Amino acid sequence: MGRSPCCEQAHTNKGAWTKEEDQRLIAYIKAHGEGCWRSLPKAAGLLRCGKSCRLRWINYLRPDLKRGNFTEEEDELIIKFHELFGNKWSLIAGRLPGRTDNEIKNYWNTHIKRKLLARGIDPQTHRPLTAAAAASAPGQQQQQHYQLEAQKLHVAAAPGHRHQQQQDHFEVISNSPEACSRSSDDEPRSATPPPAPAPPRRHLDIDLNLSISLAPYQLPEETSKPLKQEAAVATTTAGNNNATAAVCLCLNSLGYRPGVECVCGGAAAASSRQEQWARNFLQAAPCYRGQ
DNA sequence: AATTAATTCAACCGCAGGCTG
DNA sequence: CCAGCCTGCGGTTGAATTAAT
Repeated sequence: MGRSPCCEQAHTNKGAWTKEEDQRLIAYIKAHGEGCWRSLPKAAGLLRCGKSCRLRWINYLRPDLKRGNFTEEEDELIIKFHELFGNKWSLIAGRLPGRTDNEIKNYWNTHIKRKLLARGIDPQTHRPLTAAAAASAPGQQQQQHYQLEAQKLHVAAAPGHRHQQQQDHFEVISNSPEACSRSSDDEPRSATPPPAPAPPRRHLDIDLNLSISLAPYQLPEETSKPLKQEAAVATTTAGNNNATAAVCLCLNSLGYRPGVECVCGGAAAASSRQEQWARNFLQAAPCYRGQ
C-alpha cells in the first residue's frame, strides 16, 4: 500500500541514546504515561521516531526491568517456554517478570542455544541431536555441524573464558549426570542405533496459565496484556468465539503428533502468523495439561 | 602494548495485524 | 469494504567490549 516508514523524517537521531534523551523520555512518560508513540517524540522534544522511543523505553528504561544476569531458574524457564512457544519471544517475556523479549532473544541466541547444543539437544526442536540428525535426509552434515557447535562451546567454556560466571555455569551443566548421558562427546552416535523419536515431554512443574475450553476463556481482571493477546489469538483463530470451529481446529491434533499438520478446514484457512502460532499452540497444549 | 578474533546486546528494519474513519 | 495509521513482533546488524595471541 506504499505507506511511508515512520522513521523516514529528516532530522531524526539514530543509534545509541544519550543520557539526555533518556531523561527526556523518562520524564515525559512519567508525566503522561505510555502510549501514542507516534506523537511522543515531538511532545517530549526528542529527535527520534516513535518506534525508537518505544523500544528504548520497553527494553531499557522501564522501571520494572530486572537488570543483570539470568539465573539458572530463568534459563530453565526460557528453555521450557521456548519448547512450548518457539521463537515467540514476547510470549516468553510475558512469563518472565522484568525481562524483555529483546533481552531473552539475545540471551537465547548467545547463551542458551549453545547450552542446549552442549547438552546434545537441538535448540529448535528440543530433541536429542541424534534424533534430529537422523530425521533429516542430509543428516550427517547437520550432525557434524552440531558437533562443531558443541565443540566450540567446550572451547569457550575452558579456563580463561571472559565470563567467569558463565564458565562456572557451563561446568555445572557438563558435570551433571544428565549432561554426561546426553553429551555429544560421550556418545558414539554412529555405533548405536538411532533412538526412537523422543516422546512429548511434560513440564508439570510450571504453571503456564493456559487453557483450552469450549467456552470462551474468561480472563481475570488483572491479567497481563500478553495473556490477553494469547486468549484473543485462541478465540479469534477459532472463528470469533465459535466453539464448533474451535473444536474443529484442534481435534486432529489432540493426540499431539509432532510434525503432523492439522488438516481441518480451519487450519487450512490459517494464513497469518498468529493463526500459525495458535495452531502450534493447540497442538502442543494437551501434553502440558496432564492429559 | 598492539593487534586480531570472538562475543554481546542495543538498536534498527521490515512486516503483519488491529483499529479507525 | 477499504485504505491508511499505529503498534508490536521477530530477525538482523553493527558498535562496543573483552579475550586471546
